[in-house]
Amino acid sequence: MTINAQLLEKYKMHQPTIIDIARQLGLSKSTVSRALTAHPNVNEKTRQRVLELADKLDYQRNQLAISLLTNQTRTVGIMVPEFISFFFPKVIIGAQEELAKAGYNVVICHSNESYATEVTSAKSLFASRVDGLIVSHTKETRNFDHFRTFTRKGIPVVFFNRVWENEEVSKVVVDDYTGAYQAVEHLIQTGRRRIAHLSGPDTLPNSRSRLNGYLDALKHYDVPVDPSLVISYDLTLEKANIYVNHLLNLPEPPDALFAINDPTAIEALKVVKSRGLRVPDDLAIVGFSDDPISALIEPGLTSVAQPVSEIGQEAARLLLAHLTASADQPAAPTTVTLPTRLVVRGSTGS
Amino acid sequence: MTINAQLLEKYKMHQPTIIDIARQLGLSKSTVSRALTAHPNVNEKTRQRVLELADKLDYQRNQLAISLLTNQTRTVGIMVPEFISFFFPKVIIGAQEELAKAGYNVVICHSNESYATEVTSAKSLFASRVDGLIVSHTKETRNFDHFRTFTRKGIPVVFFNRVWENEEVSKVVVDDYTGAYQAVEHLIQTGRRRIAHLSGPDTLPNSRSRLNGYLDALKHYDVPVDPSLVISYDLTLEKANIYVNHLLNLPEPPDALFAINDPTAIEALKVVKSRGLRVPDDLAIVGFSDDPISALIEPGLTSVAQPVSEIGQEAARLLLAHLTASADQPAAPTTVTLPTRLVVRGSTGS
DNA sequence: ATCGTTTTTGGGAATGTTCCCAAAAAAATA
DNA sequence: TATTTTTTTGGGAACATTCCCAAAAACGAT
Repeated sequence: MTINAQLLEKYKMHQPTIIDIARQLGLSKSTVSRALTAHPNVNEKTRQRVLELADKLDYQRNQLAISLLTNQTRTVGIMVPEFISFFFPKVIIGAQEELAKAGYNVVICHSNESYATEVTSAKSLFASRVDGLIVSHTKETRNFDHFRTFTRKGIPVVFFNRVWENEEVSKVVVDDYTGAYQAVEHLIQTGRRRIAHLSGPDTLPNSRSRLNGYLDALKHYDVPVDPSLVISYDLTLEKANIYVNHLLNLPEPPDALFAINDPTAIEALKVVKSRGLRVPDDLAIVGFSDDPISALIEPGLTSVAQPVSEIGQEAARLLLAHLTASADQPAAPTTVTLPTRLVVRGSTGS
Repeated sequence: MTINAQLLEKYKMHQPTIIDIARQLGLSKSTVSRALTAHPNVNEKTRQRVLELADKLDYQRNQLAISLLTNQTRTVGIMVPEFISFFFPKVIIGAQEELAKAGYNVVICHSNESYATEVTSAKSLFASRVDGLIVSHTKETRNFDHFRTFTRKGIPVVFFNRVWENEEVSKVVVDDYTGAYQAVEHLIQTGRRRIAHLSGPDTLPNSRSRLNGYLDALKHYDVPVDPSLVISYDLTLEKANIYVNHLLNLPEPPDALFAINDPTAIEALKVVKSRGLRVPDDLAIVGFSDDPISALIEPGLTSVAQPVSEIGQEAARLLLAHLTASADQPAAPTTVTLPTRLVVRGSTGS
């Protein structure tokens, strides 16, 4: 906690400041500041002298001091539960490009699906005074107080993919319901009747929407719903493996599987193969997200594609709308829903 | 540039400070500060009063002010050229876990393989006064002045994967040479003689090391080197596709391919299949990195595995060593070399 | 030369926090 | 009770910057 050692250190490794420049040129810090910030009220000759010395001293402005004074960091935090699969990285890139155009920097936090980490990261981002937040929360998150800390202080928060419901925040989602509906419809139309669904935790809105799409498609085509074919699980591959095996061990096993996401679908594919069964003959499989890997495996995985980069771009745009809104004309909370698209490959028929 | 509007805004959305707390309790900011930082010299009863009010006002400390004063942000920047493939995300997670243990936050920047973006990000990270940097640079980077800005001011920089050579910085690399050697050795031992190599830009040290491993393995087993089989390219999939086709169109096409990385190898596999040829019968293929996808495709891709998380952990440890080193006992620049391991799958034989 | 205008510069406050040193209050001792 | 010791508190400086306002300098016109 004590900073004596650092103070000493600091003295040794002193970074040049505008005061150093001012002193060396016999100017005031105000003038140097003006010269460095392209302010009009400064003599051109003076500016050149300042710029020259700044360059010579390798002066680098201290953003901390500026942020403290102006109360804005021009930094946006992006929080995601993981970034091993292609989805979150691609969303982040989409958002970052949009934010960079507007002159914002991005700090990325990954909670690793841990609620505790998410809370810690949120507190840390708040302490360093990010101007806004883009979030997809963990599957454990039920309490959203750590995000309320932001909204209460007027710091905009935009959710995507996994969104905070019933609240005055903007969101970007995809049409999970229709995506799921079309996936199941496709399975029915290719002759499947016993369609299993590996669903996610029902705390996740998108998981519930996909489940509803699944149920409504069955209902619409008069396919009876067998509760033993609907399994809600924690999205880990270990559990996916166990439940797929469980389904195949049923006295009347399913002839098709609609998985909540592609990793789950791919795990299912591996299980089916390892049991000497064939895809799609013995089990047709559909995933969700259209991970690039889905096109590479054999057979190709039928999957519900979502416009990944656009999700990030939209989230960034919504955030920027809030960021540039003024107190007298605030931006209203908006929900953007992007379309999904079924991509048919070998896993549901030749 | 003008902040009038923001100043007004700020007044409206005033965040509670220790001065607010002090005023309301009739204390000085010093005492409140002590209460909040668990300083011993404060009356227990006073501390409770402060903590209570801080909680009630939803006080959140302003890290900017603290960082400005202490001249340390407890934040580390990590710069990577991309994070769509699994490699960089996994390195980042490894590093982040290690840094979090030591109480450091992480800011992630991805340069998108653009030198200009890398320079901008580096400047921005410097301006916000990160305490250290972990970097894998872009394939375009030849000028390292933007990193010298850090080292010159005594801010530690650790490179990994793509490293800055001949400089006084710490590095984490894998044994690319041996990895490549063993890959090619394996191809020779499984009966291949015309082994092509898709290499990366020779500005990248790891690319050169892999090329040397390839050449030495051929030399050791008296396999003649055919320069027309060695192609250095820019690591884009488009070019990979073109060059693989080019190789297969040769009058004497290769019977094996050692690719600089897994995405290249997978692209090659697609090309071979699309031409109605078979892997490994017509062309054996080896990749580098052991991307998880390599185990999922058909046939499985033989690849040189590297300890990905460990790379991140080691980089973090090296950085922490520099960070905790004092002026009187500085940490010496160190290069850590981690082992590689050949993982044999179907793409080089049954 | 004098006055009015414009351009350029300097001084000081403000941002939120921690640390040092001194002062005040409380507790312990004589 | 008076004195010493310990605990607790307050005041001010420092961090690097920008902005506002006033002062100074330069310029132009009479």
